[in-house]
Amino acid sequence: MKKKITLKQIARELDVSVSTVSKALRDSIEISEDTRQKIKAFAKLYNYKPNNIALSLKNRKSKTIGVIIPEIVHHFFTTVISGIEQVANEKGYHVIICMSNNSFDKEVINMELLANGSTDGFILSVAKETQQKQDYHHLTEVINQGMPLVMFDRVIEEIECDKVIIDDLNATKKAVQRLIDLNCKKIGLITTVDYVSVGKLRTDGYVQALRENKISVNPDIILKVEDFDNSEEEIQAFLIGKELDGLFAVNEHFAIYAIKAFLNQGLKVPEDVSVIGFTNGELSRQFIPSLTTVSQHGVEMGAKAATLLIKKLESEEGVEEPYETITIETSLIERNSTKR
Amino acid sequence: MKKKITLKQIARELDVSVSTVSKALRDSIEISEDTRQKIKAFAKLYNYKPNNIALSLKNRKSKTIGVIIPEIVHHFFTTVISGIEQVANEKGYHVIICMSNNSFDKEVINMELLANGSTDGFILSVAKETQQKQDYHHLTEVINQGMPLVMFDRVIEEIECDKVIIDDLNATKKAVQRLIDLNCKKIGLITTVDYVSVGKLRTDGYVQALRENKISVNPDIILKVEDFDNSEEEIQAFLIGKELDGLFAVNEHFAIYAIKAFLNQGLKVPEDVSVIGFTNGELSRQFIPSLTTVSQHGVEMGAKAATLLIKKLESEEGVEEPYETITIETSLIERNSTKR
DNA sequence: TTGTAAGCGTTATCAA
DNA sequence: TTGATAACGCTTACAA
Repeated sequence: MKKKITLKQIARELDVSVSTVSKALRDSIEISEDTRQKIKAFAKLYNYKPNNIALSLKNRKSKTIGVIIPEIVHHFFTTVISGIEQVANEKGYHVIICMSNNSFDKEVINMELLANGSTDGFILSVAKETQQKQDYHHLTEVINQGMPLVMFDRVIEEIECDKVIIDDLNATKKAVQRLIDLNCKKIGLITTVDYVSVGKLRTDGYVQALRENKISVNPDIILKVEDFDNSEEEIQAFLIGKELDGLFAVNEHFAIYAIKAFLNQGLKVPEDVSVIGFTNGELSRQFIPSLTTVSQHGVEMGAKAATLLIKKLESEEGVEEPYETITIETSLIERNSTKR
Repeated sequence: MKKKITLKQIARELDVSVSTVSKALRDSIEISEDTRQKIKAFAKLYNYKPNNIALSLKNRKSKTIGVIIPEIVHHFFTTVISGIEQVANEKGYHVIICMSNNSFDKEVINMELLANGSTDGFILSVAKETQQKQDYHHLTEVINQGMPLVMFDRVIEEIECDKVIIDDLNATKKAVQRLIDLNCKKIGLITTVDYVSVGKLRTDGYVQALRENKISVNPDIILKVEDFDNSEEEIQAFLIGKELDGLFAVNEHFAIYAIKAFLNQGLKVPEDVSVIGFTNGELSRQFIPSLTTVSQHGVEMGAKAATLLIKKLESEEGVEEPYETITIETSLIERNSTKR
């Protein structure tokens, strides 16, 4: 078991100074061809790799991006991460991922941990609990310290930073409009409680779509799910006797639960009732009937977020660039839960 | 924008030495109550947090576990990560996750990156490509440098390190036995190519189960999928005219694709053909019919892997503890793709 | 062409 | 009770 070798050890072995070794390995012209060769050969032999920690400390940057997401067990987030990774790796950055598990405390802890030198900037989608508590001190703190922060998907209006979002409101509006065009008369909504920013926006989109078509909004056919864990039963119970012919759900799980409930009631999807969901995950693709859904283009979102962050990281010190909010286009993927 | 404050700055402001500040903040009894109070108040005011990078360099450890997984877009891995996080956080470790995307090169790069100081040890499930190439130099190197490595799920026999696996062979055997007990006479298998270690083991389990029941193994009803991306079509084509009354698939996707193919052929599941899959993911739960499947208990696996790693990390220097291989119990979750 | 020394932020040892 | 110094591994300005 041979421990990692350091510059110092190489220097000692070859009887030169540490700086000579350092320079030689970085191909400095200061060093003679001879010594350079010798040192490089030796370093190669012993498989020398510079210590990242030391480099980070010296350069005061880690070339690392910290990503904090509410839950990894969610297809959308995994696609975003892919996008982040692609861009980051291309630009020589390293990505580390932490989960908040939708807990405020864990979000704070993770941020503080990473903020203390491990990371040059953050890409973050806030925890549900944080949106509920509306306590953003950890975010402002990080920003104040000069660490760039890019928020995506679940963003916080009041915080000034770069943001990558989708146009939740209009995406929903378009989806609901599609249901209306399909001749649905009684369109239900399954959404989340209002403090979840995207849930709220999607609810608004639903309402607007109806209004624009002079359809009155009936609160009886709107369900705001509080607790994801019991949502299946809740949705099942909610849908009894509602006689809907259309339904929009703010994520794919709610949509699938709804379809199941309809099927249980002996209804046919899409013949009797058309269903559109949100998030183009595995479930949407594989379920029978496959789910018509709003695709959020997670990879693109991640890529954009990483691009924004790296731009900030590499901008001249002091040159204050304005914050951007980028909206990613969504698309409606039509499958078999809606009529053609 | 106030940058992070350092010990040095506090020292300068309060006109004491850096070491006094350091000691005061760590509640050293060497420092008088008075100065200690003063320093602590000041530090609090300026929200001092020690720089992790500096600490890592000084202590030559990062209190960080590096996790490298083939693909995050896979429910099983996300559950493993949850397990790792739970144990790690409990013991004061930080988890950073990197993806190899099943690429050998990326696995190597990520490991080298993390190995250079960022991480004290690794938890890893090897990339498919690595298993294929059988090039393990990056793994042995890390081990030789004295960094503990725990492999899980897709492990490599030849590498000596702690391992956490499930008993793929017997889990499969039990599942296939269940099909046999259900009176299935012609049981097909959809598996991966043999270089994927778990695929091979599951294939072996299938073969053994048949043999033990004196059923001859018919290669015509065994499909070894090479390319995940086209697997749906491949499976569909394969299943034509096979007249199976039972099927075992080595993951939930293959199982679902198979069910779809059967349904397309006008067959009923489970009435005409019973299907059992592997991995208890969202798809298994939600699909209609819901899938009878082997649950791998990912959380438990992750927890165990983290426990093993931390044990190694915290064992006395030089005390060579033997490597362990821990087998996690699987369970067969019976749902609606098999008869009751 | 090579080496010395300072510094990144921290802690530990020893001296004052 | 406090402070100076060295060290972790590396880079770089400056000196030799």
